[in-house]
Amino acid sequence: MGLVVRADGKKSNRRAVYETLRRKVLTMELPPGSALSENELAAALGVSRTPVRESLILLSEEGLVQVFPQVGSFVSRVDPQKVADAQFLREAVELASLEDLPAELDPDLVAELEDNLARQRRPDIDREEFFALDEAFHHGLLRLSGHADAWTTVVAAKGHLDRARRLGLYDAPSPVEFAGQHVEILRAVREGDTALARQAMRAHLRAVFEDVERIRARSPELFSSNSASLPTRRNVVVWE
Amino acid sequence: MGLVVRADGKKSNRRAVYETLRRKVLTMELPPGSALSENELAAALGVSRTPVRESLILLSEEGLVQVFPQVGSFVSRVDPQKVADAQFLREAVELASLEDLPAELDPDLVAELEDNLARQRRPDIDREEFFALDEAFHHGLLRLSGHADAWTTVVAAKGHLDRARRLGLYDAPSPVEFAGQHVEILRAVREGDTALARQAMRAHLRAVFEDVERIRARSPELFSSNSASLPTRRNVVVWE
DNA sequence: GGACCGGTACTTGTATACAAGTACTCGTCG
DNA sequence: CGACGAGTACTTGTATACAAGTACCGGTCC
Repeated sequence: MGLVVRADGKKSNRRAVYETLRRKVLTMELPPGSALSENELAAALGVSRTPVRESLILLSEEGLVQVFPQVGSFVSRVDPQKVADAQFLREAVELASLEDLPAELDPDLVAELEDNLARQRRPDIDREEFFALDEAFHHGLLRLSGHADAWTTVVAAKGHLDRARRLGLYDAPSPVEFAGQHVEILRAVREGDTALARQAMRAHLRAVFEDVERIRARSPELFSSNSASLPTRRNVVVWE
Repeated sequence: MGLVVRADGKKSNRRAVYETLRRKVLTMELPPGSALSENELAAALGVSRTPVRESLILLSEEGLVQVFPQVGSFVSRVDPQKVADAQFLREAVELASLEDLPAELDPDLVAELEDNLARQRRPDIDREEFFALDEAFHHGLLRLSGHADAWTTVVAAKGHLDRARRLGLYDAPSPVEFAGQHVEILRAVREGDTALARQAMRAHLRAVFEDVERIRARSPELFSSNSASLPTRRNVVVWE
């Protein structure tokens, strides 16, 4: 009987390609509208079409990529409707989790969150680093209430939101404001004040969302218009 | 400029295979633990491995299928943890949506929901039909508050919950009880009593969840135990 | 100059071939 | 009879070949 758990250290090729592409899309290294040729990507990444294609299918399920049969695959524009959906879902999940906080918080997790916040407030914080810490903070709050796995769903749904947020951070009032909100949330959580925690969390998430609207007014070309917006093949890469 | 929207009537081969497999898993036609050979499925469905394989990848992302490299693919057992996660997510989303109901409800949608409930209460209701109506009812409530698209995420996450629910319905106190709860929810929604609607919805979803626990006590073999539970290849199909 | 029209080069969708690895089977040995 | 071990038949992962279809490009005709 082979009960080999097989926590393979080596990821499959597909996994590696998927993670690479997803990262490049979320960081805007592959901006909205970019053409993604399976052949080109395969050649560039040194693999065959198969893992590339399977990764694109997964990304299209997440809504980060659009695949048009016999035409091409493209990085999705930021769809305001999907951004709003992600915002709603995230708010619903994170607020609900605050109501399931245990009476006794896990001290290790609390310490980890405090440490996280301390690093967020460093004056010379790098924006990418702040983004990673922000992710870890919200994930940690979910773990605190025993709903760590719900984070996976939130992450999958909020790809569009992340891209917009990442843009917003670049000219935001600076991450300091958000870090302050994080501190406020954690304080309420530690004091067991669920109502206050919910209020602070809601205000925080809404502030993030308003950031998105602001950036949309400034860079409308990254957002999808009303139409289906079928991009032309290699004409005008829309960027750079 | 080709603005062809292309709402292709003919689905791709992969889409068809995916939908077929997902339906068979959710209806227990392919019970938990079943071996899913890419070659066998391809031959049975009259296609090549490619669309089958791509479908299995998508199903594994949903958690409905487990793929073990070089070993085999199997229908996932119902994981109580994932069932609980889906329950939490569903509750969070559906309760949150109740708070976003507009002052003036869409009369067409309300009529549709009332009609749905009327059919749910038919005495000779078939269980499969009730299940479909139940899905449509909850989806309709989300549409009422403008969060129709969140349903997609809920659906994707609650596959495990659905399988357990489908089992539960077979010896439930009868769908009549659930139908009554639906009536109660809709009445509160129509009266604009958000608090009451939330309370009724929560009670309803919790009742569904308890159903799952009950069925688990009766058919533990369909649920995953603590271990990784690597199923043997074709020994003991575990069913039939 | 402008519209049409066919060739061509690209795209994704599907089928197939090969590679790497696992588990069962059955003979062999002690 | 039991344990071991090589062979074999299967699995998924990857690479490649072919099919069907779209868009661009350039010549031609009006």
